[in-house]
Amino acid sequence: MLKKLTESQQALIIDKAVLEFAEKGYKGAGLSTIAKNAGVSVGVIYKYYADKEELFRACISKSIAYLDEAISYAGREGKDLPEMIRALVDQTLIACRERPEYFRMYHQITTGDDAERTKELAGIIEKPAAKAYKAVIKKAQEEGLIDGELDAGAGAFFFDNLMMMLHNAYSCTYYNERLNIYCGKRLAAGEKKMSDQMVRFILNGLGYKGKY
Amino acid sequence: MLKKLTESQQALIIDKAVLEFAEKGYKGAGLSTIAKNAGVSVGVIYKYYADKEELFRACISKSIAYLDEAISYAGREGKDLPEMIRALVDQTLIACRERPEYFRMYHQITTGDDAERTKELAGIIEKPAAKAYKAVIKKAQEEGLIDGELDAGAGAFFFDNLMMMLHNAYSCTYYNERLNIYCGKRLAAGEKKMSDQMVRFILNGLGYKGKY
Amino acid sequence: MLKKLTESQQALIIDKAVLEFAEKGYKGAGLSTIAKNAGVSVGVIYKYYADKEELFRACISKSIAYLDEAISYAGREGKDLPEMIRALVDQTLIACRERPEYFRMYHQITTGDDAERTKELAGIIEKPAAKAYKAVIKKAQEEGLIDGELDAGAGAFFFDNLMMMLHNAYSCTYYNERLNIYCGKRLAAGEKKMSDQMVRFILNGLGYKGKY
Amino acid sequence: MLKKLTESQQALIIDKAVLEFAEKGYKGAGLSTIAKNAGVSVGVIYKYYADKEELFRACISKSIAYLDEAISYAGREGKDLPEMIRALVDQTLIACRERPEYFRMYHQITTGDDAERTKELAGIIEKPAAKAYKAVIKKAQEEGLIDGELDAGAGAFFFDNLMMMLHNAYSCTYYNERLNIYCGKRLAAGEKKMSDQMVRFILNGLGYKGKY
DNA sequence: GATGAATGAGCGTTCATTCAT
DNA sequence: AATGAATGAACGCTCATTCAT
Repeated sequence: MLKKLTESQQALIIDKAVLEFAEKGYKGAGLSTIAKNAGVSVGVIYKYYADKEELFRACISKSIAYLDEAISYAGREGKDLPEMIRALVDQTLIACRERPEYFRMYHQITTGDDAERTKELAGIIEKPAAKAYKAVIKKAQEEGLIDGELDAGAGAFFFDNLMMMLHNAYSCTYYNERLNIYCGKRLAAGEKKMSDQMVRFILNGLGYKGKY
Repeated sequence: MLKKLTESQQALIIDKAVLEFAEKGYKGAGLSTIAKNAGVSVGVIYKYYADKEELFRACISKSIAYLDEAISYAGREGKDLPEMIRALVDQTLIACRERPEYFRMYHQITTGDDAERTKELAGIIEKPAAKAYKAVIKKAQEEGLIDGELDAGAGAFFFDNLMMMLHNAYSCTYYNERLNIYCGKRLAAGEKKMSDQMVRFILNGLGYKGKY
Repeated sequence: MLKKLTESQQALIIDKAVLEFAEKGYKGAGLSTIAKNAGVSVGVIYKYYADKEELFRACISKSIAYLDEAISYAGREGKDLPEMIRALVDQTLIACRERPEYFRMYHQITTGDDAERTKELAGIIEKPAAKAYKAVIKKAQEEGLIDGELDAGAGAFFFDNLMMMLHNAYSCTYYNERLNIYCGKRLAAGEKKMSDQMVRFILNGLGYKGKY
Repeated sequence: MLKKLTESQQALIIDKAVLEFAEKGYKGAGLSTIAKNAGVSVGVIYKYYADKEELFRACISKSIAYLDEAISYAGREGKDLPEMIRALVDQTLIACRERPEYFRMYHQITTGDDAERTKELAGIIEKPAAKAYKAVIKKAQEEGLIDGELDAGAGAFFFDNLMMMLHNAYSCTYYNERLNIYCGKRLAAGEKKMSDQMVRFILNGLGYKGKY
């Protein structure tokens, strides 16, 4: 087939690349495997991406864009703190079910074959959420809704730590097994129940004084 | 030199292998680098380990053993809940400073691409702590010290999630950069302050009602 | 654009191909570079030439035609031996300055890895000049103008050898550098001086007894 | 076979590499062909040479060393000018018969895929002979043996040009065919006769006044 | 009849694994 | 029983060639 790649074929390359990188990491992923799975030749990948690195970056961008969008629902409109946290937790669980590979991809980045790239990516990926979460916490502190002695950065950090572990638990093999071990298959599978527990723990952790 | 490898030479192979795997990941690690750093020949590694995979697993075992031991101090003796948590946090930070490579190895496991193996490892690694933490939480709930509506498994899970993210933050490139982004270099470096914040958040999260 | 390639477009393909082959050699030359420089598509080149090899041969033919024409001026009319040699040397230098790529192409032929083809080309290219030069030398010998003991063929050969090395020196990287090494940049750049020296050496070599 | 390569196997790699580079040029030569012809694995070549470039350089060094040695006989002892030239011509012809591939290799260099490398190599290869020949000519001029108006550099250049063309004629397909065309198979094959003619032309060219 | 993106064999290079010593 | 050089499959990448438009 020598027709120009359709949009969907191009998208398929990224999709298959995400799966491959998510499963095997940057070094472990093979360009020829990606090409084969996407049903295209190796060569054509190089028409769209200068090299493996650039394809990897495109996969990251795609993943992050998806993740951002999935979660951005949660921050919208005039929600109070418990509503916002609940929304974030729920959206995360939905996104995990829809596209676990994007979260697995994200987890691969954190394994970081290459220190410089890893740091750079950390900056790109983490800064927006860090800023947003810190602002929310600061505001809540000013309003006297939560523990005033908590460092806003640390609070945001702990909160996001729990969110990361949540999506890991619902997208990565190891973390999912770990979830089962800790919570039993029943609780682990019952996402509603899990999100209740999670929201409760977080609000308590932040020292939230209101009702929810 | 044709004498059998001494115990310490064998241990050195694992030590250097852990460093290499921790730094470069499974794929990136080079057998010849490990051999050179351990001062042995490449060939002899294959006398002790069938292949790279098996050496990697031995490194994981070593890492887990170290981690278990490092943290087991904390659970001992008659400590109350805040003391125990504080001890765990502090031990973790000490171990991270001493041997970040073991924590990095741990993180590598979570990337595993062989699902069965990964699950098996998760069982081996996570069950003891899961059991211990659940027991502690249940007891504390029975004594009315913490939130009774929290599922003990979920509580233990959230607690350990935070612990994992803590040691990741002090041992892995990505997570350390992330820590800096969230908390700024000052708080990130001041481990005492960080452990205070962490203990506070956890106790609040568990709904601890006492003083600490 | 779906109109048949104009003559000038076809000529441009060869022109650009000669430049590319001359600069990068057969293997190093890129069809897509040639196509781009000629302002045509890659595909159309395959309408006119079966493959890279055939395009290369067309470039050789073009180059040889140019060289023949460039140098044929020199042999014309009633010149005496020194005048003819001087004319050949000067024409060669002029042609080198105008179109070094054709001389570089010529040099590429001499590298040919297909022995039969190479011999065939040698026949086509060398015979006319060989015949002409031999005739001139024989005539000069009969007239007693030059060394009678010189084999006419060998004399023509040495003369043409010097001519080939001259145009190599003014068209090919290696030979030009070599010229600089031997003669210094001053003499190498002063083509007039060089042609004087060259004519002198050749006439002496042939045992020319007259004035010039 | 996993024994260390013997000296002769190592030499064979270079030998086969010279043949491959001589036949196909730098770009056209294939590492796997060289390995196969030398009866070794591809990998082992990289134990001895960092990359293709380094192997190529080694081939050049080997070729030049051979050529230098072959020709250095000629310069030795107290020979007068005709003797020295005769010796150079004869040695060249002998070397061409023994090892045409080294001369073919040399010719490949002059084709120069890569301008920078080509210039560098020109310097390395040509400078020694250029210096030596210039010195000989200058001395002969001071002694009044040859044409005083000849630029020493140009004289050395013309002389070496004829030498290069001579070895090309006896080692490269194209030039050999050309030799046949100019001189006929009889003269071309009768090396003795050819060297007589060559010496005669050179001495005449230099304006040598003595007997020979 | 021209286009230019897709193809895929083949390149240089690496490194886990083997085995003669 | 350890050594360390040799092996060769597999990688990322290129580019002459093809063919749907």
